[in-house]
Amino acid sequence: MPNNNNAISERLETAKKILDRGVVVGVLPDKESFLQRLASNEPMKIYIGADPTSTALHLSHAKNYMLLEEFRKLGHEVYVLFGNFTAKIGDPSGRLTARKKLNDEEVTKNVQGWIRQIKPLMDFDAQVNPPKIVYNNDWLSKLTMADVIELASNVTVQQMIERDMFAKRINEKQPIFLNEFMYPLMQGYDSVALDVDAELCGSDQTFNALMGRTLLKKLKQKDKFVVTVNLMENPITHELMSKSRGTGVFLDYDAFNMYSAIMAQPDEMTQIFLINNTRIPIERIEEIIKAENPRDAKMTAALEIATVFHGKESANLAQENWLKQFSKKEIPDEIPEVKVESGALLLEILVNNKLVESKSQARRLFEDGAVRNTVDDEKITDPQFKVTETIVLKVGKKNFIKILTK
RNA sequence: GCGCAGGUGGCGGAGUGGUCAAUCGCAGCAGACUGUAAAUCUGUCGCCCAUUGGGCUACGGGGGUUCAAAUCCCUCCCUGCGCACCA
Repeated sequence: MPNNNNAISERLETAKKILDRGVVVGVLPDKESFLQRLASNEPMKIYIGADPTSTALHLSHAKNYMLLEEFRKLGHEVYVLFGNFTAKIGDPSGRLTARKKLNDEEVTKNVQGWIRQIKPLMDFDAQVNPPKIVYNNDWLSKLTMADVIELASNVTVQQMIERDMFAKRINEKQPIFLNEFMYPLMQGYDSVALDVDAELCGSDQTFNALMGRTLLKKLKQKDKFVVTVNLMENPITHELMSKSRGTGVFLDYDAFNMYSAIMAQPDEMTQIFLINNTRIPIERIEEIIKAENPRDAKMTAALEIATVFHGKESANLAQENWLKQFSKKEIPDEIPEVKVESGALLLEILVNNKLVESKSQARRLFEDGAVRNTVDDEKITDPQFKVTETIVLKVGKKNFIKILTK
């Protein structure tokens, strides 16, 4: 087997590139032995878990699945775990107040949406070694009280309150509910149930992942690797993407909205996007950041990412439209149309077509000069404005509507 | 179980009988600026009707006092802290 050595060193090179790209920020217990395993021909079971607590995933989630796919392509067995059980308990990570509990229906709906959203990132239809989707409700819901107590006997309260978030809450005299205390244990048990070799997780999940490592060691005498990835936080404000705060780039956007959302991100995020959400070689990324002006670099990232999710054609079109609409301030090609009776109140049309949430808000937009008739390029500030002829309106930064009269 | 402190808008946090739809900060939205953003400046930021202006709902839930309550009283629920309990 003269080629064997070559093949191995090639795999080692690939594995190294993956781990050094900047997506991975830490490997426990140590990076070198993980690298060796990653490069070896012996497949590992690697998984990533996430609780489907919201409807939309964003780019920071996306990069996790992209990384998992790379591991899969190296021949490892990868699992995408949906925490449909743990979602109902509520992970205390990263929050000072207890998370509200979800019901089964909400969780199921979220899972379905998530699967759709990550489909473009992993080859679920692969003939050989496709990624597997698993649900932790399948094992966690079957545990008895006795099982849970037994599980709990592996950890002390002192170990538990060492956790950053718990310590903080105690300090700030915020409540910690017992169910939240149980959370790391439940999540840790996922590792045991799946009998994995490695877990991929965001760096905010390190404690939970290490809990799994502890349990796996005690119950199955197995040494699990914990691979932590960055959270794509803003390097200046340290903000994370968040649905509830309406900041971020979400995977359920269409090509144009995704492209625009990326362009709307602060410049300092561009490099982070390129590293995490594209597979442009790292040396090339450095060139792009250095050589191109910030807008163009961001456009490169936006185009590349939109392509991943929506294909080359749609992404290109999205870029064209973005240039027209935001750079040249032109009217986009395709805008929603509505037909109304001549003389209808514009204010009501806007509310009825969900361009604004309420009439009060619509009035505010009129006052702010945010409603513009693109035909004569005049602002419409009269809330009593009646539509008597066909007009094309721009409402706010990105909403357009064509109103036809009967 | 007892005692003390507290529960206000998406979040933080003022307000302790009328002038409170509720100071202020963050986030959001809009305008200006720009190479898209960011930063900055300005405005806005419960809902409904309206030209100024008016109405409705809201300060953990329920009840009461009062011409008038987020603010006072009663009661229930929830949280934190302390004490007691530790069989």
